[in-house]
Amino acid sequence: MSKKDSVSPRFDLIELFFFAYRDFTGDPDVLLDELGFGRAHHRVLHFVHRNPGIRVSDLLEILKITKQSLGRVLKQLVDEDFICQEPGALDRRQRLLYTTEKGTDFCTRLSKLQSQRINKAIELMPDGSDEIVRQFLYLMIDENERSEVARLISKQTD
Amino acid sequence: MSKKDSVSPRFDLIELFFFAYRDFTGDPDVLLDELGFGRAHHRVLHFVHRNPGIRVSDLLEILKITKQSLGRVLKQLVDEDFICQEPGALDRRQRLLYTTEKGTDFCTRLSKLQSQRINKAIELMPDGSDEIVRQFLYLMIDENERSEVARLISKQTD
DNA sequence: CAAATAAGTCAACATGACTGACGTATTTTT
DNA sequence: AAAAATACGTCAGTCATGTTGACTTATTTG
Repeated sequence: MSKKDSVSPRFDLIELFFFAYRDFTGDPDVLLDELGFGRAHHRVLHFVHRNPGIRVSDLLEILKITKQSLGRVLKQLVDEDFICQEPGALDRRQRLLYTTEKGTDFCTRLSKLQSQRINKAIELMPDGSDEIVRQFLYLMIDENERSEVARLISKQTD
Repeated sequence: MSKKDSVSPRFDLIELFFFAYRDFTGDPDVLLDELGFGRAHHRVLHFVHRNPGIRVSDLLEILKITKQSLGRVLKQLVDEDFICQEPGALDRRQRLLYTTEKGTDFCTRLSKLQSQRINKAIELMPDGSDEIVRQFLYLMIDENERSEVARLISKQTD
């Protein structure tokens, strides 16, 4: 009982997670670079694409960054016509965010790269693996945020 | 055949991966903050801990950062006695890196947090899930780097 | 002895986070 | 109708972590 603060160390999964995530995000980086964008732009573009008409404050909530951090990249995305803003119909203080056609196309190219990597991995694995993987990633999320994330990802696949 | 550049979009896994990785790295951040360290310090400490006596150039290769980036955080870790350097016995140009007791202890605390999160997830899943997850993460790594990563992670678990 | 290698260091810069304060338009509450 | 709250934007300054390129020092190798 005295020495039983032991936790099986999971060095293998810790390190695999690190390398996997690095390469997973590395794919889009190449395309983003060409436009002078970074990962911050990717995240904003992605979540606006997936949540058309999202409010700025909800986007901040999802990304868990500050208004200032978002402001910079959002401004660039708007200036370069990847994202457009429209005043809310009900509440005109809001600037609802949408991807433009240019933004949608670019976002699709990025998602395709990442989906390809995922699909190639899943194809090499036993049937039903994708459900296991989905479950694992879901359980790795903070318990009190899971339902919120579940709500977010259960969107039409376009 | 003309429209067959279609790739099943994996928005669910893309987003789950994003949120899972964020929370996975969020655990250590709290402890790191208390010491004025960041994720860069964590990575260096981790890989030195897991590869005692590693050469600086090999560490650069693993982390894929520049000498200058490494230099800054490594200097802090050495100054604050988390890592020590010893000249190589065969080649005295080398400064082989080891964690001190202080460094080892701290690193263990961090790994424990991450292992706990992983274990809690795996426990809720069907038997054999950890092998599926391991396989998935492995296949998400760039093909030409997999063997190198495999070599890295196949270390004694202490 | 010359060349290559391992490591450290300097200066300068970019990105993307942060804080805190303040402005403006609009809606809600009193 | 005035006051308070809200949604959003913006300014100024800071920090962490990454980059490049050039240069030094110690040591090993050809």
